[in-house]
Amino acid sequence: MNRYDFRAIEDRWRARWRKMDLYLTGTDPDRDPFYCLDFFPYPSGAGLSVGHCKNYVPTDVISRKKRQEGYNVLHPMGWDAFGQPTEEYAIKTGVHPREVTGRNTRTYKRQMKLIETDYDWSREIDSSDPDYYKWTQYFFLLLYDRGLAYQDTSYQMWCPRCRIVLSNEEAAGGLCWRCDGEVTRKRMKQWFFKITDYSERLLSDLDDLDWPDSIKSMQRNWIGKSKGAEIDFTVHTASGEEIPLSVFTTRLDTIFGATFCVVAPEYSRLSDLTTPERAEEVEDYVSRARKRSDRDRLAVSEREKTGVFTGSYAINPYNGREIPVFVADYVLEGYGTSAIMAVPAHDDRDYAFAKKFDLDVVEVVAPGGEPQGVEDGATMADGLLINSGSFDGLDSQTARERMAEHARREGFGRAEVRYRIRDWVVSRQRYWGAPIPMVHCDRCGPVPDRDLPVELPEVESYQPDETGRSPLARAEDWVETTCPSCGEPALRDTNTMACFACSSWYFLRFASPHEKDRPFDPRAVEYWLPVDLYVGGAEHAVMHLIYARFWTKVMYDAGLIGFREPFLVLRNQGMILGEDGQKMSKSKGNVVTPDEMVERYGADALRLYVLFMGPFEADLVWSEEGIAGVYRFLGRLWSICCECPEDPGDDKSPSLASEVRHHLATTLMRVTRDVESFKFNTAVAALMEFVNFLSSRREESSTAASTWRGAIRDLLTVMAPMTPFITEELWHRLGFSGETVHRHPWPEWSESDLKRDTVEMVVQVRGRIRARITVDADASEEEIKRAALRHERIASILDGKEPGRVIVVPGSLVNIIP
RNA sequence: GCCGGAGUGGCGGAACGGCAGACGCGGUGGACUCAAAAUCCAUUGCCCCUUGGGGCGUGAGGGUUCGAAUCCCUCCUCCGGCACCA
Repeated sequence: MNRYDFRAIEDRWRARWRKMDLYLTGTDPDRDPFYCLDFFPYPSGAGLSVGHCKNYVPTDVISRKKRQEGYNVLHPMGWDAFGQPTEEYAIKTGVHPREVTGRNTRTYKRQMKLIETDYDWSREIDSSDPDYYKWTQYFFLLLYDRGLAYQDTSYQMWCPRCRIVLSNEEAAGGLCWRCDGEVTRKRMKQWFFKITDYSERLLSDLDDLDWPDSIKSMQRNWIGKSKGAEIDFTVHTASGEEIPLSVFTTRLDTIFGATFCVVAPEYSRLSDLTTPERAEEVEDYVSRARKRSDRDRLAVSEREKTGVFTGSYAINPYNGREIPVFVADYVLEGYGTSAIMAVPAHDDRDYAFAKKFDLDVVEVVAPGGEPQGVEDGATMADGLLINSGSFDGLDSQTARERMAEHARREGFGRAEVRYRIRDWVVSRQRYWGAPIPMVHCDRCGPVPDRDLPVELPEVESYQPDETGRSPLARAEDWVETTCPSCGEPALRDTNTMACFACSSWYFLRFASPHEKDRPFDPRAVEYWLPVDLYVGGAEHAVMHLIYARFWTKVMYDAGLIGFREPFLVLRNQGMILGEDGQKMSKSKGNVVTPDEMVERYGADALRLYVLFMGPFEADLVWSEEGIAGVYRFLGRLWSICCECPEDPGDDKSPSLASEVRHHLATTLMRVTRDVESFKFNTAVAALMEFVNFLSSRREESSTAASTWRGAIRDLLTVMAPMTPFITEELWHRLGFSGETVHRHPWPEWSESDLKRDTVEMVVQVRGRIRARITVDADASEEEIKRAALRHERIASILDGKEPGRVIVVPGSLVNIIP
């Protein structure tokens, strides 16, 4: 018997499989489709670490198993190739981003092949290829045509370090998603996608998705639906003008307690609200507020309330009371009306502001009818209304409804639903992205350029600048063009699209990646989509995953596709941490690469260890001793298979044969069930247990040779998706039929093999185990009970007394209560 | 603060309300070896009694149940996300 020589085995099969086109997407019309997709990777310069394997190996196992089960499987791979780091590298080294991208994708692909992922490389796509981004631009125009892309000048999230505008999603928490730097505000004209038109659908369609609860809940929070009312206050300015001041509130029941109003520093009519004698102070406050980073404005430690009186008073339409209007940065621009009524008795923030500026606090809601007083802070709970005129005595819920109805009748307000999600700023002041296909003409305004692709020009330097001007602006020959509408000289838009635009439709492209005249073949899309299984990291919860859902809904509305949700099932893999328990990073020097592990233990051991380490979704610490253990297991598998009896004659020992069949059936059942439910770690444990069992009976194998051989064949078949090389090698060494184990059908097992003739049962007295009995598997409860009571230890514990109660759980235990 | 998730041996982790700790790592003892590595065998939750047992054990405390790691309540800790959204 020779040793398990993984290098020779892996080299041999890698080459043979390539010639066999083993992983081509299935096209047999009689088979059902299964679309298994990994998140679109951004090919970074660092290459893959073993952490990436935690994403790619499980989908690889599922797709291989589905193929063995007879599905046509689509498991593609491509590159989300546009993006900043590539461009930064290009700026630093002068190498063209295209070349950097090529280098990085080659590394990724080589490493993916090293671990033998079963991608159909004939469908590889690259989002920075004009044949691809042509269609990204096409969808930009689709959104434009449907009124969902627009330009606006406003204060944008701006990352000074990356010198780029960020979407709200990319700047969550006031930090840039790429560099973790603090975000500031910059007033710029930008392109937006009107994702807010889809708020309600993005929210309600989540219900039917099989996604992790955490991701769904993050999206729900992000969309942030709240029901309330919009109420128009009236402001009398110093010049005697009347201007409206609309506020949004979810607590209309507290409006009789409003003692002041607050507008955001960015409030559009702030100057109209400000009296001349307060103007200087207000302007000063606004400019100071603007200089603070968002992070500062939001930071818990910085939440000391600041603000300035505008000099104006607003009239509360419910009680005619005149209350002062302040400007303060605790009211945010872009949500609701950017103006609030402040009820210090029933809102913490308003309370803090009122205390600081010595403003009135009027209590109007009494939880349980008991006024809580206003000395120790605000009372947020619902209750019965007091000091609220004709609404006194109503409970908060009813009051909100009645008061909204009252406002509607009187014409100064209405019930209103608001969402926190903002429109998606999609333009980027960068070179390495898909150009926005618009032309700006003095006469016609922005005009779509339908002559796609609008290709990236060659430029001297990719360096962005602090002004937010794109490097494309310097490519004058390219910028200066003619208006597609009137033919006069006009200028191209010099922004590119955020990379999340490219990844908002790539899953459609994979269905027909070489389609020339349209983004996809609708028949192919209808066959393959929506995606059956989507796997990637949780960090895209409110970025990619919300944008892709949005684009899908737009395409659905446009009649391009027949489904509303792109990804039916989503799973998030956990991270692999370095052996020091820290996140793997070059700077910490704790990165483990697949290359070194494949070199030392082989691709099969690496794959199997990644599956076995722990639960799929858990963060786990890498351990070289762990992979060594799995490698030893493969050695045991190798030796047990090499000893497999040659001649499949009759079984001489029916009892061993039956035992083997039982263990096999249990193993097949567990592996099948566990892989389906993403419990790869326990599936591997089941395989180990089976090999351990065979190993313990290896001396006798020839007495049940036929069954034994069959068991080895099935074992190799279900292990093949996890460890493709060793199983293939053993398959051929043992002379099993067919060109490759990987096309062998997934084995079935019989229910009768799962059952045993006799079962061991535990006998408890008052819940404590006191004895074990062996009974016929089909024994009646009465028989089991008799056997339990007959046991000498039980009899001695009972000491002749009659048991009070006996609980029998057939096949498991007997519990006796004396 | 709000939302989501998790607390089980020395470690990673298993356990349809029914034998807690599967499987693996690590440890210990042994075999093979001149020796070591590799491999194989045995053992390994803690405590007590020499055997056979007995007791205690799933973050803490209560509850439901014949029976709870699992269900319910209260609390603590940790991880992830959001956080002045009116």
